[in-house]
Amino acid sequence: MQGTESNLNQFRNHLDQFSTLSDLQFKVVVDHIKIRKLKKHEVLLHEDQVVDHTFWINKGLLISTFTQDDGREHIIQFAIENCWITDQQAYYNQERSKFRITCLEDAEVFALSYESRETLCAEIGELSHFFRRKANDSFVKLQQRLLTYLTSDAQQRFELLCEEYPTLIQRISKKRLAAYLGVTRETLSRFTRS
Amino acid sequence: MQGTESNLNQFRNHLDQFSTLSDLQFKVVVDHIKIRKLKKHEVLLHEDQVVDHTFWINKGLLISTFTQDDGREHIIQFAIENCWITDQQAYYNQERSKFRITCLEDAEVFALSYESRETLCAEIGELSHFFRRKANDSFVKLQQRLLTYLTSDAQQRFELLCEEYPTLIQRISKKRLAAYLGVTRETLSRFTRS
DNA sequence: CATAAAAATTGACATACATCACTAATTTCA
DNA sequence: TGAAATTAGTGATGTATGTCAATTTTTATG
Repeated sequence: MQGTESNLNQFRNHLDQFSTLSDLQFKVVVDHIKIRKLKKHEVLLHEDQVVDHTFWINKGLLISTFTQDDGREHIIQFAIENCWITDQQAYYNQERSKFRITCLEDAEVFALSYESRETLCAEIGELSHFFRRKANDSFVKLQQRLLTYLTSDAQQRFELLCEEYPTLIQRISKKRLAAYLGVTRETLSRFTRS
Repeated sequence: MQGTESNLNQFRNHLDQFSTLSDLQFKVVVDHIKIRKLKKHEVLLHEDQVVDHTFWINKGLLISTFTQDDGREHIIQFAIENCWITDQQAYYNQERSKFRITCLEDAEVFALSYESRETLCAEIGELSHFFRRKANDSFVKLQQRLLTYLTSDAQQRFELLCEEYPTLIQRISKKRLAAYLGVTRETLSRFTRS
């Protein structure tokens, strides 16, 4: 990691959430990290771009989006501090991205390349364990999200989102909440009236 | 693993798909496996049951389902030969299951306890790697499924499912395909008419 | 094989949500 | 600060899909 004023405590706490890394191990990880600073509206990852990094968010708010042929845009993920974001499919298979990652607030992210991650996981069992747990947790959360599509109508999905992420939704326009929930902004607007 | 006539080649091939295990490593894994044979309609996992195993399917077809308060049943996953199935959330957090896992065809499954899995992953780096990759792949597939809800109407979702799993859908009733796709059987029936 | 049970089909009608068109409010940034 | 761009709200109307009810077809089982 290049010289920076970034406080790494947060990152270390994050990595230690399932099992603890030694000081040395953490240092080895940090040496593979590249820092990127981004301005609001900046695009971190374009569609059709080769995805060789995953990004941990130290500060800021980003979204990954998928744009349909007809121009409709869907939000795959909101990502704030302590979240990871990338196009997983493209990252793991070294393919081109189907998603775009855009910065909604000025941000600082830690970039970890695919190669670095594989090297580190092979060297550091605890890190492999971390990413294994992390992947499982992400899966479970996504499954929960899918389940709300199967069980709940748009208004209920909106209310559940408000309950689960009360602070997040205040940082995000209703237009984008709609794009995440899978409804039009008009429909969402009619919910919030009442 | 208790004495059995099961052919383990298939299981070994499965585990070797991302990186190869040695004969010894594979033996260690197999020693943690318990075999279960199930009849059609048999329930492998009930709702509210503590989930201490994940199951690899050697033979057969199972589904995991979530039942809403009003009785509507949604299919979370179809699982055939070479798939793993469990209630991930409950398994990883040692909680009670929200899903039910039911056998749709006579089956033979390999049960791996949570404890065994963690022990094995700690001992065998290649296995940790396997489950990490596996979790990532599952995540990507689930994300793709979610995306079809955001981008496609019910008929398109049905057609995509037919394209992707042409053989699977022949083993499954339309009622259940509907419960997977998030439509009523009546609506699905109207698609297949034409 | 016969009977019961489950699954599939079909029609009539209800409803949640989308679309389109317009106006109002808010934010951006020159 | 003020004009332009973006976001939000609202009504009228269309459409995909759900609901209910009845019938037919297929599958399961003694």
